Amino acid sequence: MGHPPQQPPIGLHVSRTAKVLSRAFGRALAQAGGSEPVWLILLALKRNPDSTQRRLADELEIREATLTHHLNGMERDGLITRRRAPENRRVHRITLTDEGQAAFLRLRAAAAEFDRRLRSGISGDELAAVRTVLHRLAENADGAPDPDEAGRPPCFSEERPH
Amino acid sequence: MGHPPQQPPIGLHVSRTAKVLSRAFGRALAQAGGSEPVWLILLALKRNPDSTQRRLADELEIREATLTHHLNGMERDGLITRRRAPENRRVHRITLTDEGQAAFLRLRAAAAEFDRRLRSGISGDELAAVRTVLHRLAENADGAPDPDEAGRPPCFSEERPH
DNA sequence: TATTGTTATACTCTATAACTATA
DNA sequence: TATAGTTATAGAGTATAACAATA
Repeated sequence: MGHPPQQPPIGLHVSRTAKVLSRAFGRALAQAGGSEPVWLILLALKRNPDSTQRRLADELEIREATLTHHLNGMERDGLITRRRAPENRRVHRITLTDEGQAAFLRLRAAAAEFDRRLRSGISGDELAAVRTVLHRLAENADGAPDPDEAGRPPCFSEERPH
Repeated sequence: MGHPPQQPPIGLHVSRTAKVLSRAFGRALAQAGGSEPVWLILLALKRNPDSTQRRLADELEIREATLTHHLNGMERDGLITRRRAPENRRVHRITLTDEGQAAFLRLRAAAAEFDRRLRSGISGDELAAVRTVLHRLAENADGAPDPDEAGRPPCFSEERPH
């Protein structure tokens, strides 16, 4: 029959595409004076201003120390301030400065523009279908690693994808 | 103003998925004693044993210096040898050692197993559709900084093979 | 002079472990 | 003791610039 379907593995394809997208996105954000992690952190802060750093790190799927590292840079750049919360002085309340707010708006505009460009010529149905498959790929990658190393008893009650 | 309950931008979705896939793939390759760049380099070497490092780097979308960096590690680990080609002593001929060959086989098995797991529950049609969209996303990200039907000189005759 | 590849250096993102400070 | 966060350190991956060797 036709051609040998010898397509690259789907994981490699996603990964390669992501690399291209990530670089282009990084360039777009850099032109707006930011970077991908800074943008993601600003976004998370906006959506959940009273979260703790631990929860933010979980949300961003990075370690607390990694988040601290980025926050240090953002504080040095004058985008945020950190002070201890009065009611629980272990947690640090993070606040956007005026400059941080401006950066958020700039980066949001750059991200929106980038996304508009990205999806040009792609229908909503196609995008929705891709999202579905991406979800399943992520599930397949994460769950069910290997018989060994698993040792995970089948006892989940609240494993909501998405 | 805007209605916030939107889906995340498609670029972010691809990027986030890729992060999950990449980490899982990295773990799978690490269990087989490798890493993603090493696997990709081994694969490229197998497919094109007589290429130059410059072409390999282009193919892998990394810089020559980056490739040298990885090759140094692979040589240190006994996976490859490098010697100058007799007919053009500027180019280095890269050869897999026996150990490199064994590593290739191990990593190939791990990659195949990972991919099998990854695509479980996803139909061939779905995968094909995703590939198509991924291609277009990469094109949109790379080219056409502003696609407002701007100057697209009609000079391509073979834009989309399928 | 052009091409091939390496070295030196540094940056970004991430991680682990040990630590401080609160509770 | 447990929790929130930081510091110190390291490592992987990448990049740029200057360089050496060869043509």
